[in-house]
Amino acid sequence: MLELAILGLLNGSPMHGYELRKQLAQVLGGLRSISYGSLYPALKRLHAAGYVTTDEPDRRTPLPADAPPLTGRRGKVVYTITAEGKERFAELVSQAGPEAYDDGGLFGVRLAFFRHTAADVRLRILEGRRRTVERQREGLRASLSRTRERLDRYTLELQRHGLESVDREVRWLSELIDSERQGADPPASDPSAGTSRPAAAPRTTPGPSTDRSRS
Amino acid sequence: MLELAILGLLNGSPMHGYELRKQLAQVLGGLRSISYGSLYPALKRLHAAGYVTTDEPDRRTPLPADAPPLTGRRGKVVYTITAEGKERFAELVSQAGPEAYDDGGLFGVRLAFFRHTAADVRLRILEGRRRTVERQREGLRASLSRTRERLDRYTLELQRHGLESVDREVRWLSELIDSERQGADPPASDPSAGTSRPAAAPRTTPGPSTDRSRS
DNA sequence: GATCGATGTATCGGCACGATACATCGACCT
DNA sequence: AGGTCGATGTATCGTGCCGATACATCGATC
Repeated sequence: MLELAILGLLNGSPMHGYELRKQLAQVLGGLRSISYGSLYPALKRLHAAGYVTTDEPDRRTPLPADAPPLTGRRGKVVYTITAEGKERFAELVSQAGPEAYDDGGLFGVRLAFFRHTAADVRLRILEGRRRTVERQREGLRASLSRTRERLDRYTLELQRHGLESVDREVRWLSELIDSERQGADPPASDPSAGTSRPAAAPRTTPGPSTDRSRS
Repeated sequence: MLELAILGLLNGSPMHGYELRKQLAQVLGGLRSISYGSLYPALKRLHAAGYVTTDEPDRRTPLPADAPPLTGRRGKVVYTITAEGKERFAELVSQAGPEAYDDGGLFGVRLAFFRHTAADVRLRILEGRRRTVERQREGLRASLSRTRERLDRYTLELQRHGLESVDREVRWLSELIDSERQGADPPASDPSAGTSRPAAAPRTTPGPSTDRSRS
């Protein structure tokens, strides 16, 4: 999930981790902040996969048993997306499978980068998300009416509040879908989001299986 | 977090894991289901800590290299809470620290077992939760008005919806707090929720600070 | 000139998750 | 009689995220 978010942000401009973390918090809706314990491993994976590069050419001073306080410089590390990374991002952003909307967290990230997603894919994702949440709602409704008498007030309140939340989410999604169906000009929206056309690669001949990256 | 939920359920009656999982899904609000990958390790920890016991007296047939398909019986395992477990549960359920409301998941579980929690502790937890969510709301508000112009429609919608959600949660909590402050007899409510004195009074003996509770 | 808070990179242990394997049982179909 | 299918049931594995923490630099304030 972070993979998409990080690539999306770096696709905008290079950054170091600290900045990335702040922007990430914005993207994820403001409340769910990302921790360094997720961010740096994720960057490491992306780097290993060849999707990002760093400056600071491996200035990793090992010395684990020699100089006690480790006075080796630890400069800023700027992460930059590669061509493969941009490719990967475009690929991720154009997928509409269940994983795109079954997980709420991932869905939020997808929504945050909707301007890079084709209009028909946007619609499919929104509708898929609505279906998922509707199913949750029905399950919740059933459970609530089934156990209405047997549970204490607090559990009931919790479920009632949860039900109202999913209900609100369904309505919210419906509004988004409606305004998506009307032209509803999503403001500006860069043209890199070609509609369902495989786009025949505007540039960067995809190079099907060039796994040359593996060292 | 699971620790409390499991102890709480087993405090009701012994169960095996499968049943536990189903009940857990109810307790957690209906939408967040718990997976076996969390449940069984959690039960293992609780067993190691002496909070639960199992029947099936270590019928663990090792044979990892002998009989290929492992035909050893794998019977049902019933988990039962111990005296120490009940003690632990009572302790967990009477704490009102920040960890009780800063994490939304844990708060939900706490709420689900509120009938085992003393009235004054209930109030403290609800108010703490409200403070936490209010802070989130303010942060979100600030971020929204700060970036209103610079972000695309989807991100904005996401943040707006998030803001409305936390706003609704604040109002919901306020209602709970109000009805808690009025007598608002939480239905029946078993007497095991004595502040530290077992069942001093039928209702609302606020029992001033007297921090007798610490062991 | 020292401390303090923001900025900044990075790891560690722990917990929860999804996927999966293994196993039994009743029901319904053939 | 056999078959398979779905619910029940216990359990592990690899992965990913998190909180806490360590280490490090820099600017401002005192």
